[in-house]
Amino acid sequence: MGRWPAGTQERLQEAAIELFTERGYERTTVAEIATRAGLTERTFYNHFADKREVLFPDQDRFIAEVREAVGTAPAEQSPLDAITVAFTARSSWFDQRRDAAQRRRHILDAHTDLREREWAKLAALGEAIAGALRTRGISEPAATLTATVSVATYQLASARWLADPQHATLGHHLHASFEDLHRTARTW
Amino acid sequence: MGRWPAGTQERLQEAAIELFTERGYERTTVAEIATRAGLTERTFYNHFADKREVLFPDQDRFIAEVREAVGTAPAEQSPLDAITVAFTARSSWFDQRRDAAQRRRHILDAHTDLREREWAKLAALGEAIAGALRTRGISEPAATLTATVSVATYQLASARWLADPQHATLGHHLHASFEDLHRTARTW
DNA sequence: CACGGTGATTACAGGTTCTGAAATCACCGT
DNA sequence: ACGGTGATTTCAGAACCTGTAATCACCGTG
Repeated sequence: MGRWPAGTQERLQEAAIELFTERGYERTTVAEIATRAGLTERTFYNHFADKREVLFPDQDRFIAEVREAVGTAPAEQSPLDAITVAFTARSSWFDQRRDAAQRRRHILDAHTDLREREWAKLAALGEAIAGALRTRGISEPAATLTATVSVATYQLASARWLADPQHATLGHHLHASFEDLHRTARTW
Repeated sequence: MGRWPAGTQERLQEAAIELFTERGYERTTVAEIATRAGLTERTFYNHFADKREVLFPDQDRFIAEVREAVGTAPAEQSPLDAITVAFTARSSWFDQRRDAAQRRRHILDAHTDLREREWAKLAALGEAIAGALRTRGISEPAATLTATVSVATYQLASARWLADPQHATLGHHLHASFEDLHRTARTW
């Protein structure tokens, strides 16, 4: 037990999501978020690099995990299979947070600023995967192309997962989307 | 002849590139850019939505042209070929501005903010191409996947073009990169 | 030629984001 | 008891960006 209540970052994140949902992203100031979390504006910036970052709390860890998983996948696995497995292995984490993901997506979709940040995170994910593929002996440009198309497929699966009225698992949609990729790539 | 000297946007762009090169992007204020162009800060914002946008002057036009070209390509052309042609047809415009592109790239590479904006523009390009493909009867998810992989290939070609000590044309690198894409896709 | 409309630019005020530096102060180990 | 630790706070300020109203040379029209 420290001097202050625990879970500062989480409280800031929850306060931010609440306020963004109530008033919208632009009509919410960082000071308001901090106050609702019982903190000051400056403390917000001690925990998040900028206002947008509060909506991308676990992205960097996710990217690092995927990089690790792809880099250490069995040698006999094809690059695309290794990536598919890496994503699928982390899909239940998302399944357990579907509602939060929905709310987050609605906020993101409404603001170009935020989608810009999302694209930056996805680009970082692609770069991480490309690096992992290179350690597996895949050379350029195959590494980058494979990584980029994998991220696009991941996005596709994610969109289908959130849009699915049947609430099928992300793993299911990942499988279906990578199948679609294989099918589509044959036409190229 | 209007009341004011012509080419306001161009002057702002040139002033911005100069100052970013001299002092760096972060150490240059919008007010300084405007002053060097003989204008005020407020006028800068009448021409550009924000500070970053001054480095992406022709992107929106380029995206619109590519969308148009892909949408009206001969029906017998494959999607990927139509896109390749659309890019190649605009490559000489870039060849004539290689030096400016080099300087711009150096500035972009040094700042995450700016690469974020670049990714946003590339995402918009991908979305435009996907839309054009859908008007050609390509259905999802093939349209989005094809568009995304095309943009990735375009980026690859662009990077090779700027890095090439031989100064081969962008068209040459586009051809080579799309060849690489075909080769790589066969392994998926 | 007078005159009012046009439209790019400017002046001004102000909110918000983000940063640096120094101070606070309950907790913790010694 | 006591000093170190480190998350938080306070404070000051630069820079970004926006809304609003004013300016005023140019231009077409009567």
